[in-house]
Amino acid sequence: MGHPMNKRQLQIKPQAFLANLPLFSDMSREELDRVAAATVPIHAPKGQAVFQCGDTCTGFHVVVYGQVKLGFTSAQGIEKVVTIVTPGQSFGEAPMFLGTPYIVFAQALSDTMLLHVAKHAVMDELACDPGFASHMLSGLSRRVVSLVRDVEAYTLHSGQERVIGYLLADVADVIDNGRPVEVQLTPGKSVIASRLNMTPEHFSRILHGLAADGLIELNGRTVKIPDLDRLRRST
Amino acid sequence: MGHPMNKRQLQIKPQAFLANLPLFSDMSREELDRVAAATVPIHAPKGQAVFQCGDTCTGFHVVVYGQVKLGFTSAQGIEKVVTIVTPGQSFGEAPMFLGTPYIVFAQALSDTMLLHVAKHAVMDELACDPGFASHMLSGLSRRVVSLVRDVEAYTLHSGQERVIGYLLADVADVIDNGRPVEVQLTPGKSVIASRLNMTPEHFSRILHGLAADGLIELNGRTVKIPDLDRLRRST
DNA sequence: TTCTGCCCTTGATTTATATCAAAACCTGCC
DNA sequence: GGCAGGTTTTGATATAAATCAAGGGCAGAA
Repeated sequence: MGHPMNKRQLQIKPQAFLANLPLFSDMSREELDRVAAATVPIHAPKGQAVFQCGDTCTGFHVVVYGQVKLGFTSAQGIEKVVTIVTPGQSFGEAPMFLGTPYIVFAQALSDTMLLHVAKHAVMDELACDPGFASHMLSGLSRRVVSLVRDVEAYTLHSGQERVIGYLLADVADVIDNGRPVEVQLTPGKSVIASRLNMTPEHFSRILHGLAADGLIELNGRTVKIPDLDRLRRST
Repeated sequence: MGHPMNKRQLQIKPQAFLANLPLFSDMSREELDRVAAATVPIHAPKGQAVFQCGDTCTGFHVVVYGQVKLGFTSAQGIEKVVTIVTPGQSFGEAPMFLGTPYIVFAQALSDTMLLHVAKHAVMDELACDPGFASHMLSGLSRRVVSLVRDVEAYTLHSGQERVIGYLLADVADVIDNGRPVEVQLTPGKSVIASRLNMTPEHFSRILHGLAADGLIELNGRTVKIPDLDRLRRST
């Protein structure tokens, strides 16, 4: 499932991709060129670390294709996934602005293409483009809101509710006219279980419990939701 | 325990307080005046709601004195404290920048003085002062980092570890030369228990367990830490 | 001082979720 | 096809923390 077309395009012009991101969407041609000049594409095969916890941060990353997990490792070596970053999303802005080392690690979950935008370029544009600053503030604000929502889920919702929430979030944008919807559990149930702060065993049991209640149908890594509204109402 | 002096000062010049915040510290006199003109002091007696979840956001708040809890209420009426905001800190920037309603409520935990800075003033300065934008980006970045740390604590640390972490965070800035340190558990153990995502009963048991191990000494709402390093090493 | 209400503590019990262990299942590869 | 590698499921058991239910203690009111 590679994306050779995207790949080739990018090797020619990262600008093309950057220009389509909300973050850079209303930059002038010259500005975009300056940013692109400080941008370097990074190809990370499945399993490769993008950075380690504690590394110094020299810019931020944008996902072109593939997906990246951000997480931490406990003293006992247990790994907890904080976020799964998907195409069009970025990460690492906070440590970049603070000039602090990364507090999480980043690892490619599948064959992934990233863009790395150097800190100095961001700072330079920030100093002369208030519109860009606004976009950055929006991006960071969205991150804050989504983290607060995560805290809410971890502390106020049961395992089953978090699983349902995950499924619903995944199909939040699809137009369901009562039609069945499908969710792909890529890349692996264990990663999603960790993201939802539970063991793979528990996640499996919850999924099968929902299937037993007829709320979902399981088939390997794909989940079919026969009736979205019923799932929404089920909590 | 009121602060009539601060109160009087503020009624004359909110600028004086704003000017001392890192956020506004390198603004020019004129800029500061413009911001101050859009700033209104708010006095919230203990228990008063500053805003409700779902309210529209018209600016952000800064705590002058007192403290404010931010949290959510579950469908079953259970309340979870996300943060306790203390003097010099601000809150509500994220919904302000996004133009979305609040996703948490805010309530004064004690007699509290706040400043409310109107959104339009922030946006206006942002558009002409890149330095101000930088400060805002730093503030939001710090919020992101601290939320990620919270997620880490909730998911990777035991109840006891979270309690110790709270005590240590509270004394992070004091210079301990092997001297005993005191932490004040204001405003109430139940609020802190909720902040740490546990029941008051569990919090009480952990505290008394630590006391039994000689790591802390309990006396009402004050905790004495005889040996900071020992507590640090205890996990 | 005694009362009254509110925290906080203590104890007994339950529950959600983790842990441990093993079997079943894919999935690509020889 | 059949095998080796992971991943997922299933089952039995353990455990951290919640819940339920009384008590205690302290602060302010009268």
